[in-house]
Amino acid sequence: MLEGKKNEEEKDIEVLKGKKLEKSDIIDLDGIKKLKDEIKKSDQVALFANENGIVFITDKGNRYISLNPSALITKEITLDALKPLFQLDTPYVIYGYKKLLKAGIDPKNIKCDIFIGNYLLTNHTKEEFEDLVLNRDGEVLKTQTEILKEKVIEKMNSEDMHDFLEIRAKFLYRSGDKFLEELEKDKLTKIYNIEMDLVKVLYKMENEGILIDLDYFKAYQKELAIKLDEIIPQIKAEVKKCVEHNINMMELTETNIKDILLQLGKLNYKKKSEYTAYEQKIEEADLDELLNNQLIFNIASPKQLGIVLFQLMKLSKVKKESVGVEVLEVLRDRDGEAIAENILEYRKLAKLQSTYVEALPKLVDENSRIHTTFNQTGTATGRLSSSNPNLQNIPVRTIEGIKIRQGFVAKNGYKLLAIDYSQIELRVLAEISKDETLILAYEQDKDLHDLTARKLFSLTEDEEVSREKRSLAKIVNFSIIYGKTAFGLSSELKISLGEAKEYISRYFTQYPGVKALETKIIEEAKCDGFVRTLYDRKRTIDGINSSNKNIVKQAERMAVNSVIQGTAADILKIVMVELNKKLEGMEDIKMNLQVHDELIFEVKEEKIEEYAKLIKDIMETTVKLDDVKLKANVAMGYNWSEAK
DNA sequence: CGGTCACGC
DNA sequence: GCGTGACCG
Repeated sequence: MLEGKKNEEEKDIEVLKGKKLEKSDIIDLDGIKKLKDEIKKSDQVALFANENGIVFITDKGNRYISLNPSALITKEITLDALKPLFQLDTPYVIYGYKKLLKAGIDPKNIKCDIFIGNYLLTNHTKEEFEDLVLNRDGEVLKTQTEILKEKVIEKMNSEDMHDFLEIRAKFLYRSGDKFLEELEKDKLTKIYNIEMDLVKVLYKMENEGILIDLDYFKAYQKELAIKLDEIIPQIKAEVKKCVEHNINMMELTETNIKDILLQLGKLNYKKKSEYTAYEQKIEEADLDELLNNQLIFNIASPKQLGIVLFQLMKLSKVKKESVGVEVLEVLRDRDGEAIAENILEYRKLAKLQSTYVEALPKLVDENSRIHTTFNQTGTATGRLSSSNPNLQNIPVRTIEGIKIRQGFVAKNGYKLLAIDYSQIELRVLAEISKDETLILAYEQDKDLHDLTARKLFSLTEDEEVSREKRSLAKIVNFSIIYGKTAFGLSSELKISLGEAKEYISRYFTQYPGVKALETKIIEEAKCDGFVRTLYDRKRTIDGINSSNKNIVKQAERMAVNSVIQGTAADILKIVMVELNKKLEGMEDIKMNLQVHDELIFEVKEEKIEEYAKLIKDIMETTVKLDDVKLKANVAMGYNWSEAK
């Protein structure tokens, strides 16, 4: 067996020594020494790596190291043996620093990360490396899957992999300086440096992960399953009751019902044989059988649900056969349909069940910790996004949802510390609009939703603001940040378009600076085709000069929203980098999560008050705005729901 | 694989 | 406004 393996290795080395790879035959420690020397003597080195191999391009030539265990990395050549290559002062041009860190590669001197640089220059969020090269140099690169498709049976060999990596490294080698120049010319160097500092912070957070209580999730899963099991028969019973009523009222016949059930069957049964059997069953069934046993439909299917509600039950349609929340709420509130409430409840529980309670426990490591991935180039505005799992959309509003947060816990002897910014986007709005009323309100530490309510309803200082008025004002405040239309506001508040327009125009009269800012941002976007945040992050705004009025309106909202949302995102990134510096090396505190305006830490219990104070202070003072103070709220507890 | 729905900020 | 993900067809 040993013999066989050795032969295999030798064979691979032979391949690497072949003509094509002459310059790339790093196969032993000596070769690494040689490469180290070449790097030292070079002005720059381009590095492109994936799980299969690494290509280095220096001024002296190209070098390939296979990471395929069966090929080249032997007892002699491990990733550790390569470490000295990354401790040199020679500047590295790379693509995706965080991925390299995950692979254990951490070049001391990074000249340019094209992954980050390209994101800042283009705002492209879904662009693959191949597209980037095509857009830049017009060069067409085959993706790995494309290559694998061509090589039907034989997998990609070392030679293919070498070519694959080398062509990419070559692009990096020739592009590093160009990217740096372009970033500089586009005033993006500052934000680029922030992003680059952030990479390591994100890597550490991902690596640290967050602990979940598996037993708790198991128990909650059972609880949800029981609740779902109770709701489904209820929904079915309501359908049955209604259908019986419709029959009595001569609005439905047995034939009608059969037709509708067959329609559902078509959606339920994909296999022809199954459907034919079902068809047969329906034809033969009597009314009793139909109502008791054949009333089968998928509540989770909007299409099927629409058929059941509007054809079988003959509920009055709200918006065609649509069954979204708004529609169900109307059916519940206007028509008093009990089934609507049950469907809403079903949806909520099913969502929690599938998206969180079932999914999260599957993703734990051996320490019951979950490691999300923070995508740094995933949004057009500069925010982070989180995936696998997305920990930025863990429920918080409903009682049932909060139970998910209870499952996120701190390890023994530790507590979770959550600090969030108070209305950071509205404060950003105040800062960049210089609206005097807004600035004054924050100077006096007023409740802004309360203030907006007073403005919208012309209340005096000593009049109480009702809960309803405050919550309406809150929605109006948000709709301003989002650049929402009067139409959107009217449907959210369930008021007339005229009323919504009235609120918006009142808002702008009361906060004239905000109106002026919106006008200014839109003008800039129209003129330049892009907008910038306070820290000069760019967002290109497509469609702002379109001939389609709706597209223009949408682009205008994007423009306004990007400046505010993007500036808030910048602030969080700056603060995270600063926090990382201050907390470096401290073993009793770790930053775990960022949820847009909130940071979550795991802190040793006895030190939590001390750290809370420190972090709150850093969050409030690291970024100094000219006219508005930033405010952060501290919360702590043994689980994430207490830390709120 | 695009549309709908629902969760977050 | 900005995301991710489950589910359907």
